Amino acid sequence: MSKRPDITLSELQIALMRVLWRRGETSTADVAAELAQDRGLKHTTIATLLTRLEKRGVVAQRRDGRQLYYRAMVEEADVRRSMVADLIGALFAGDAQELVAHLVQESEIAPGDLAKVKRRLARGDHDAN
Amino acid sequence: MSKRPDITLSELQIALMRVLWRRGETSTADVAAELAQDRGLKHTTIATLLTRLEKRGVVAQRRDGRQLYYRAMVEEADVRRSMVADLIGALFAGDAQELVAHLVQESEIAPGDLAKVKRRLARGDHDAN
DNA sequence: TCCTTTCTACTACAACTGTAGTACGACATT
DNA sequence: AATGTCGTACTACAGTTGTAGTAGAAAGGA
Repeated sequence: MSKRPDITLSELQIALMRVLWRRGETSTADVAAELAQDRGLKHTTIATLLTRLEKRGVVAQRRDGRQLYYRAMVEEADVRRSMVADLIGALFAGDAQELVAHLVQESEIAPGDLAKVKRRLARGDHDAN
Repeated sequence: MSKRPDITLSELQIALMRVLWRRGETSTADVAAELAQDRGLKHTTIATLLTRLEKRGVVAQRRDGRQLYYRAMVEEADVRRSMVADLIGALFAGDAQELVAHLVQESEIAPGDLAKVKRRLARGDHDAN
């Protein structure tokens, strides 16, 4: 029951995945449309990226006629988990509290927001406050 | 006055840097000794890595006789800043609070620890509590 | 049916990374 | 002085990533 896959993706790969996470199964063309828009990438580039992710098992493809549809095979939470863990391991001696301290010190987050996040989670409210 | 350089390093590169951050100027041999120990890397490998980092300007080298001494040209805080920012941008829609929420949800940190971190920082106490 | 558009498959290629071997010069040791 | 040792410089090579071109099949239009 191997849950918790260890996935590390590049920024661009994550951008691809975000489209799939948001829209579910999506055609190459539709993914390309969004990404080409934002980043000026050619659709062949997107196709290549998707093929590679498929080869890695990160996404799965389904063919319908001559078109390919992709869907994510890993959840966003899994990617977050492993990438955050890697970062904490590499840069914060494995101590998550250090990361939080860093966020506050670097003003990425206000001290008061810690309590806010805590309250929000306590309420089981997963949306932004 | 270009502060805040944007540095992204691989796990291994960070491991190299950690040695330099901890010890200050260090000879290739000494860096290699630590890393070869932990990771079974040959000293030529370490030398190559250091040369590359030097080429990138991340470290500087000083020669003494036939030996090279390296020292970090970026601070750990800078690397943390840019890498954490990249991660938040790529995976948490740029919202640091989301990252903290993630840490709590994934039990990387206990809700009560948020307050602890906060108090610690309020006291200006930068050591672990 | 013939031309055009649309997709996918395959190929390419440079940069960066992990990993190390080899060559060569300087030092130390007999 | 001869030799072994150490350290750096240079070369190598495979895997990943970003980026895209080209070829060829298929589908759609005229």
